[in-house]
Amino acid sequence: MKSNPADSQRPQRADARGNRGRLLEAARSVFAEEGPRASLNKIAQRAGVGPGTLYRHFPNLQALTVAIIGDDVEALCALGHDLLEHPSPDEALRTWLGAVARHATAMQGLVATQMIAQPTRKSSAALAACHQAILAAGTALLSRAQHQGNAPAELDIADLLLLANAIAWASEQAPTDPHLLDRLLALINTGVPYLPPS
Amino acid sequence: MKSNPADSQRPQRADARGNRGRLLEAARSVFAEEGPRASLNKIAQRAGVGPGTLYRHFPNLQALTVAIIGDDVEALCALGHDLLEHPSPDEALRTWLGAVARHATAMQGLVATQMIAQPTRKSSAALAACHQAILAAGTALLSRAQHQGNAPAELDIADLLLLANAIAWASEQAPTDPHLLDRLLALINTGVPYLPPS
DNA sequence: TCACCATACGGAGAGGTTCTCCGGTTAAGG
DNA sequence: CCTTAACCGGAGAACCTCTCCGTATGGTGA
Repeated sequence: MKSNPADSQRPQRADARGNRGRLLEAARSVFAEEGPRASLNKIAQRAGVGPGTLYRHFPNLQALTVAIIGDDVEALCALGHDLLEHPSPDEALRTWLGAVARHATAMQGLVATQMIAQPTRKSSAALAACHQAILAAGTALLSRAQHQGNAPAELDIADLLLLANAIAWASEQAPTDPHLLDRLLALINTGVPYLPPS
Repeated sequence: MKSNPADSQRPQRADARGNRGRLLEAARSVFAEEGPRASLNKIAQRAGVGPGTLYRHFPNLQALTVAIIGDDVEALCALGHDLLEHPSPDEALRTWLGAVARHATAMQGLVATQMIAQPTRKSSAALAACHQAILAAGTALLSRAQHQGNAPAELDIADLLLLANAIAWASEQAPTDPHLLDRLLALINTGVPYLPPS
């Protein structure tokens, strides 16, 4: 996530830069209100530009989402890096997964959906970059927990991230229950089993 | 799920009954192919009826989905009932949750989405009935596990079901990995922590 | 200062979707 | 057979995503 290659694609004219900013702001508010069901048309309208302008700046929903959460992803990677210094490698991994889940609890499930979505023909390279960055940070934490902690060798960071995003998504389906995510996090931390699995 | 109240709403004329059946069959195949993104128009087309006919039989996506999975839900409840005789209450609950998750892994995530969706203004009463039925079966299993097994008292069946559906949904996002659901199930069974949580 | 032109804008519109409405058709019962 | 309530189907309204292209304008060299 450093020296963003997308910088070279930033608009050069002042009006374009302004529109880009206004689109991002509008997108943030519309997504917060309506989640993944939000209409991109509405975002353009709220930003005071035509649909064509929106689609030139952000060719699809993925690109727009990534542009919004880019900073958060960077922060998550930084947190992961810091946690490599944590005295307990296991605790560090758990803390980071919790942070990932909490981050994915935004915009009514849109973020979790995007973070889990596997790359398709039309998905932007920026989304893939996000995935890569998160994956790299997680891999570092997991590998430390496996070598210096108690994490079993067969644990897969992709599975853990999927799980974190899944519970984030699920907890967004019942937005009226503010403690749901914490309970689900606790559930996967203690495990359902309270009895060794057969 | 016994003496379905929806029976009284079944079409009375033979042609209507035939169309209903053909619509369900078409829906099953289209959903299997395209998942939640499937067009209801396409279902009507494949069933050889007009859109109006589809929407009269099933006023929305929820109603159609529920009609398709109704039998499965019934089977799940029956399984839950049988598992009440299982020698290990804890194992019974775990087995049943696995079955719920496996059931929700159908039609490319559509089922999991519907099972988690909380009732809205437009969602059908049939969907609520499904939720109730599953909840009742789960409550019986959990309460037995709490009284005669080792399940902690603060465990909530709604949370467990949410978790089961969440991992089902997540595993459907990567349909190329057939063992993903099993790995995620194992993950929530053993718990992430391999260390007691702080 | 001005003229030029690459850059960016915006809206019309193509092609999709969900869902409704209503005139015509047909199955079931007297 | 005849009536009528039940049912059908398609036109169409109101959305959606995304593209295309003529027009406007900000930045720049003269």
